[in-house]
Amino acid sequence: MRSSSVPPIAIVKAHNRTPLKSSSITIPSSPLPFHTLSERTHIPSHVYKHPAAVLLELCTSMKELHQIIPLVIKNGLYNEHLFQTKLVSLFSKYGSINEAARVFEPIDDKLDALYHTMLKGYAKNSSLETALAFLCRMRYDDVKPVVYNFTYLLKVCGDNADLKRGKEIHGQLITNSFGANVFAMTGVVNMYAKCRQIDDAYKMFDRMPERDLVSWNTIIAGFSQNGFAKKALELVLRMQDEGQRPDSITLVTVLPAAADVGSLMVGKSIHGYAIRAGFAKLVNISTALADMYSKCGSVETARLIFDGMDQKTVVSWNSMMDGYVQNGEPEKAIAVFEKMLEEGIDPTSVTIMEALHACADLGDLERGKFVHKFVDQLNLGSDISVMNSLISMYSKCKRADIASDIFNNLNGRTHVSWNAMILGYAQNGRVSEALNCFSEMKSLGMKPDSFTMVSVILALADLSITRHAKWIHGLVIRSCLDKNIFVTTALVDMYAKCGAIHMARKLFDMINDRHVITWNAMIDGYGTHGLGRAALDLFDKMKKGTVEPNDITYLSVISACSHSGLVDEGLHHFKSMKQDYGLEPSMDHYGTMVDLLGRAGRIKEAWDFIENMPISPGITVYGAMLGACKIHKNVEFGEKAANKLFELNPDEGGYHVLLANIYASTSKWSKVAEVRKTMEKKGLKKTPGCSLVELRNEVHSFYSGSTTHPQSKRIYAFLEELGYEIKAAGYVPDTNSILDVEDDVQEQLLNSHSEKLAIAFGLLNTSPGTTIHVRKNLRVCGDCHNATKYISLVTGREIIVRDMQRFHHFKNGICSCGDYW
DNA sequence: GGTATCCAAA
Repeated sequence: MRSSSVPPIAIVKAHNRTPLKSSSITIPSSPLPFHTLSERTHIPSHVYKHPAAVLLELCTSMKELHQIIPLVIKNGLYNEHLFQTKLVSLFSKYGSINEAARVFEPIDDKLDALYHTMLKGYAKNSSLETALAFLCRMRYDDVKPVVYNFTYLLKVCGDNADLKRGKEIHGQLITNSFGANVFAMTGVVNMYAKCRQIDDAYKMFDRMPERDLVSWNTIIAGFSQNGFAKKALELVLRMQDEGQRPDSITLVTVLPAAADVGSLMVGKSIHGYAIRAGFAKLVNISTALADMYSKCGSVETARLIFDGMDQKTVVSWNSMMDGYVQNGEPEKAIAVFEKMLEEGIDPTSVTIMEALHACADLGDLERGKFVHKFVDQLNLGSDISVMNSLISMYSKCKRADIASDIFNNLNGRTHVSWNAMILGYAQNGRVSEALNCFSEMKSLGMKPDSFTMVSVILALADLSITRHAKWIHGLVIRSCLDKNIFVTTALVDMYAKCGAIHMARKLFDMINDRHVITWNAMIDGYGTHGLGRAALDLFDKMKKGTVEPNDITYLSVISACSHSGLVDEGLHHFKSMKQDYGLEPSMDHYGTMVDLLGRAGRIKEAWDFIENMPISPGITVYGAMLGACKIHKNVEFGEKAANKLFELNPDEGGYHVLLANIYASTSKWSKVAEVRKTMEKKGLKKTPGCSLVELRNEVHSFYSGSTTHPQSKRIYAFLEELGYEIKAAGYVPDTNSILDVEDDVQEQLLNSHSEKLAIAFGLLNTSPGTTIHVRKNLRVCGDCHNATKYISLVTGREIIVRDMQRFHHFKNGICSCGDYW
């Protein structure tokens, strides 16, 4: 909005509408309406001043109404038109349209007003169809419709998004020559807008012979709510050119549009106008302003406005919570929630959804459960949106089991419910459940949308099977979702994770307007495949284009450098992220930097880097350090890193195991024994190694040393046989990390590692020439890595192993990682 | 008896 187009403070004087109050308090009404009515219809004063009339005016419930009616009858007032109309109106108001009809029908000489009241009752309580039928009957009974018969019928159509009936009423309205009435036509415009027919809405607006402020507000709201924010903003300028001054409702309507385009400049000019026009202190305006600032990324300004508000509604609180959630500060959102409860504000469904969202982002299960209690307390169990939020909160807090319980007991599931559940399974590695949920959804005739596809693709990316990847890709195309940037980005990521990095790039090149996440996915794909140079080339290309890299881009770039040993490049880009793009490195960035230096053997440098960090180093940082010390057999820094990790995460046994391995690799056996004793004393266990391999739509999982698989005997026999073959080819078992036992036992233990079992199973059950895909939950062990190289050589098979860090493509005795991992 | 602010899944 051009600020010049907003006249200065004169607006207030020219403005003859009083600003809207946030909420009006209903004071028990006096018999005034009866009085005014009596003047028009000549009702004698003994009727409208009768105590029964006063009681009906004060009546607030069905129960009271039933107590008053005998009084009406006893006093012989039942046949008075005034009482008949009032009774019809009250019965409709309290939801009993049948009783209203029972009063209405027997009356002989029905006034027009009685028909209008009855029609309103049908519109409010019955179907639109019944109301329309009654409208027909009115014509039959020779009752002339008035304009408000149409306005509230149109409102009902809009609220129910019933376009069919809306059009019918539009037609009737024209027949009754209300086509030029500003009230009626505003109602028509609103109806089309609410039925998401914004083009028709605008056409009607455009044809109106006369437009008042409300008509302008209606069409602006229409564009704003249908996602045409720019158009809404344009119309605010145009209305001023045509002599209409935006009022507080215009501003409340258009502020979300400003938020949508995300332009602080536009938002600030509206803010300026609001101040000049004297609207800025209104509670709904300041709420909408704060919301706009949050959505434009300036949550601090939003908070300033929020704190400066004389009064707040629950919407103000909800909006502030949302601001923090959307700006990645969930703990502050929770703080607002707690403050709100302290101040005795009653939370609404939106409050609870925001709180759940914040808990989900924090991964805080305990707090999530605490918020869940409010759902029952506030009786929100039938609010589908709230239930969907619960599903995604539990999923993000790694409790897909609770999420699926809620989902399974949920009535009236929407697309969002299904999508949330599929995503929940996908995020928790429950691939087959995600796929089952997906096919169940389809079998119920629900069409997958872009959210569904992204969720399914994420699940399949986890599975990493090219055949599945191609299947979903085909489905995406057939569902016409192949132009959606989130879907195509997910496909790029999935192909990369399946090891089909060339296919990923082909798809990437075909995308016209790439989003920053698209670039990130491709760069990360190259990185995890050890194609550091390709990742850097693509990053250069990105920087030359219009899409700006973000913090995630840099994480992928540095990690790509780390996987390929490009230390200097990594150091350079780390510096550049803050210098050139003003991006503050996060803990993950520091962790990746330590990994980069440490993996390359620059252990001392990595430690110095940690000591010079501006923030307190976390688990990821020391974890990377310990991993590097394991690779380079560095006891001194390994111990330092491990001790920090024992403090930071005392429940994780894996760090003790890593430290023990470092001791073992330098033959410090007494130290190894010490660590083992500590672990026993603390009851710590190592996360068991687990490898997965898919065969004919079934995922087979193997734990180290397990003998529970039906083919177990065959697998171990095959591994023994394979052992001779690869030894003949030059393989030497690396028994460094297996302790305290005889050589042949050591070899046996090595042979029972989960990845070897999975590979053997794959070889036994697939035809020659096919590629075997294995996924492992931990990092591949050194001996398995070496053995797999030889296995790929002697069997002539390509084996792709994806561990928790990256991909290893084994082919002809060589691994794609170049043994740098 | 016509217009309005906060919200569920990537």
